[in-house]
Amino acid sequence: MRPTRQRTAVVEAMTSFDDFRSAQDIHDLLGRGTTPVGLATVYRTLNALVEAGEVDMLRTEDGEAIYRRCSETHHHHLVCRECGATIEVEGPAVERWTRTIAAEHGYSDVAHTLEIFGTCAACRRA
Amino acid sequence: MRPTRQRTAVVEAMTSFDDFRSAQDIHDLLGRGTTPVGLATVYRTLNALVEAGEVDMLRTEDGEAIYRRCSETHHHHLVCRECGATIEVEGPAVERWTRTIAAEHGYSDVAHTLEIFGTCAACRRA
DNA sequence: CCCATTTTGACAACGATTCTCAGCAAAGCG
DNA sequence: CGCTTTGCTGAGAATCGTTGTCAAAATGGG
Ligand SMILES: [Zn+2]
Ligand SMILES: [Zn+2]
Ligand SMILES: [Zn+2]
Ligand SMILES: [Zn+2]
Repeated sequence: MRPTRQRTAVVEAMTSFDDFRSAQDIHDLLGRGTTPVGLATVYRTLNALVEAGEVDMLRTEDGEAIYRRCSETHHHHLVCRECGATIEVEGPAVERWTRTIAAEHGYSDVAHTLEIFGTCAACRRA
Repeated sequence: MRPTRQRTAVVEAMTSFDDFRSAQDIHDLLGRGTTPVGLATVYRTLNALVEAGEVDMLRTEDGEAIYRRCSETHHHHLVCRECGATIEVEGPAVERWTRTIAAEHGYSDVAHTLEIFGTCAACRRA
């Protein structure tokens, strides 16, 4: 994979915010900067980053994909439903539990999704 | 909400299978029966049922909404990504864990989503 | 440089979902 | 029953996120 101007721009954009954002948002963000990147390229690059484990993708309630640069170890998210503030969380017991459940029922090639939504302290006060 | 022929047909269709299916699938199923229902009405009815808590909706890895009539107690799903075969699972420890994590970080009004995806034994053989 | 290969991006295409709105059906009423 | 009012339906259009197309541009090795 070649280190192109566009890919660098997307990677840097991903480090410039701390919440989950849609591909369109990221495309807009780049458009206002010094290195505009085509929407198709934004999607391609994000998918590659997700594939490489450098970016996390999850889906909103209405099915839209949103992206965030995260640590590379497996984790889940505690997300404020008001402001999007995100905290990465780990749960070794949950990881074990999902594997056990799947194995018990003969399911292979197992993956799981787990997100916790709440209202953060700052938003509750507001 | 009026008990129309179409709504009854959708509700009955939901009791006739045990896996998660897309709105299109359910529309096709109804189309082969004695009471065809328009696709828009299928969507409207399913959304209402989800709202009423009578049907569970979740999203496949590529964002498509799939629906299933489930038990009324809180539970999660072990879903075959090939055929949709679904097993309801409960994890009291996970429920406790999510509450603890959220409380530790000062998040209130907590909800969570958790799904396990895999390939079931039947589909692995095929 | 030169060439083979990869990448880009404007645009078209796609698929799931929602919207539109004229026609239809279900209550309510006398 | 007729009549009215109101909610419901559905074919097709519109929407919207996402992916495919493909000629032009960029890249890197020789
Ligand atoms: Zn993450
Ligand atoms: Zn996990
Ligand atoms: Zn299966
Ligand atoms: Zn739960």
